[in-house]
Amino acid sequence: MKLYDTLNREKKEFKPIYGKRVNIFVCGPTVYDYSHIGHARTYIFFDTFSEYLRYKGYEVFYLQNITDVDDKIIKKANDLGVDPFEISKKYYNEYIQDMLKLRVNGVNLYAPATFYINEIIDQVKRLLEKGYAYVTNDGVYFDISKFPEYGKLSHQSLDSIKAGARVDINENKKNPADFALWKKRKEGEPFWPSPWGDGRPGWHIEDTAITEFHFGPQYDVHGGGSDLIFPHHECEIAQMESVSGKKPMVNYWLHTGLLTVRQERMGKSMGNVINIREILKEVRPELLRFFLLSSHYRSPVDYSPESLDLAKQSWEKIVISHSKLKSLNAKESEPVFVAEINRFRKEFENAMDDDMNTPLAISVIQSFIAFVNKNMEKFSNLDKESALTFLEDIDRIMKILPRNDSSVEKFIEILLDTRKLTKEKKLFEISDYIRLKLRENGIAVEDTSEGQIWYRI
RNA sequence: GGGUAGGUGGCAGAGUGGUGAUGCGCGAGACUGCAGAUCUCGUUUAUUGGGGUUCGAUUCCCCACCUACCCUCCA
Repeated sequence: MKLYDTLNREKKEFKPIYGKRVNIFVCGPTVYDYSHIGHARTYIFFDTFSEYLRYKGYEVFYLQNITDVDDKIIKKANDLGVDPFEISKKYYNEYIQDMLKLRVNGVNLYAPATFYINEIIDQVKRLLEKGYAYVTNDGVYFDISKFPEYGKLSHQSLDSIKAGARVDINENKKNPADFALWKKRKEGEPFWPSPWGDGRPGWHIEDTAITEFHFGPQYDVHGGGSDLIFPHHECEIAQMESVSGKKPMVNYWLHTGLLTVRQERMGKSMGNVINIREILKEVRPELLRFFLLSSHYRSPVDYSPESLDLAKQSWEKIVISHSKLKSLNAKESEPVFVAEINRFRKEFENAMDDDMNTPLAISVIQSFIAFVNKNMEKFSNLDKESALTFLEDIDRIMKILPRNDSSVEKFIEILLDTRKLTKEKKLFEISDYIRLKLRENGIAVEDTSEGQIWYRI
């Protein structure tokens, strides 16, 4: 398997540090508002990535931080006149709810920054001892002049970073590009005691403290949105590689392209933020996943209701075929298609192995679906089993097939039996009514030579 | 201004130094109580523009134009 590493700007053969064990860290959200479809894009990708590695037999530990103390949270809390922790707690919860609805469950551990204050203080202490940081009136800062490689991830020279730096209002800093490791307490802000007085962590330090605690100074994969490359990930490298003296901090930096809405950046100031919970009122999570995985993770995705609608046609085809396959009465005979099915599986794996080329993988799935539709009636029970297993393996990785809720399945079956009876008596008005009503509730019914089939859309 | 990733048919979206997937859409037919699905056949001179390298480039190089993101926690 090959993965594109942002640091080296090339696809590299994937080799974990510890055999089959893979340590993945992904930057989580700052929990000060509902999560939007841009978050969905990134986290659905990394969910799929971790599940694919598991499918390939790796033992994955996927760790994700939650920034639960931050300027934006504090500002919102102050505006509303509530405790900042009320804000972070609420939106942390909402975030988890959204992720569960999106079937993002590949994450092994969510790590809120405030659970790691001791580790953060300890790391800052070591940076100071080693001379990579200095204390000022308002906090502790990392001294980037001590880390000449600063800029290597975003491929910018230190000079160009300095030249591009905006006017710095903080005259305490030695260099405008120095960044805060610890911020001293201000009125109305949450704080923890530290050797430098009461205060709170800087933004970048939580990630390296958390990863050092769980993974040590070096690990396999670090992911996040490409907007985090600079300065966030750059600062993480400076902190971790300085404190440990070991390079590289991670072997594979993976960054997702950002999502745009009608070719425009999605943002509060644009007024075009689409929350995950809003969009899930309109579409099934599995369709959203299919749509987002139809673009390569490093490319930007452009969202519009129209493009989602187009994706729906392709997506339904897969759902329908899966449903037909499940209800197929296959013959007890020698399997004849197993080799061909395995060829599709191999092609799917090849696509995924090539830097998680999910759009190509999806095209393989589509070809496979055409193959199934064409040959299904000739399937033996072993052919059927083999095809179903393949689709279900895909679904474990991508989670693009709607899940059935067994509690209502029984009632759907009863309605379909009723419909069958009315059809036999040619009471088509009634049978069509049942079909229509089910459809209105997201259950599509079709009459096939095998009888009725149904699926969720 | 600096950095990064891109610009492929009506749409989405791969790949490749030697006339370019896959799917949607569209047209016709088969099937069908209807619907839907599926199958068969068909469908567009598609690779931003201009140079260069090459026997040959969509693929490599240069320039231009265009798009998105980042340039310090203020987006």
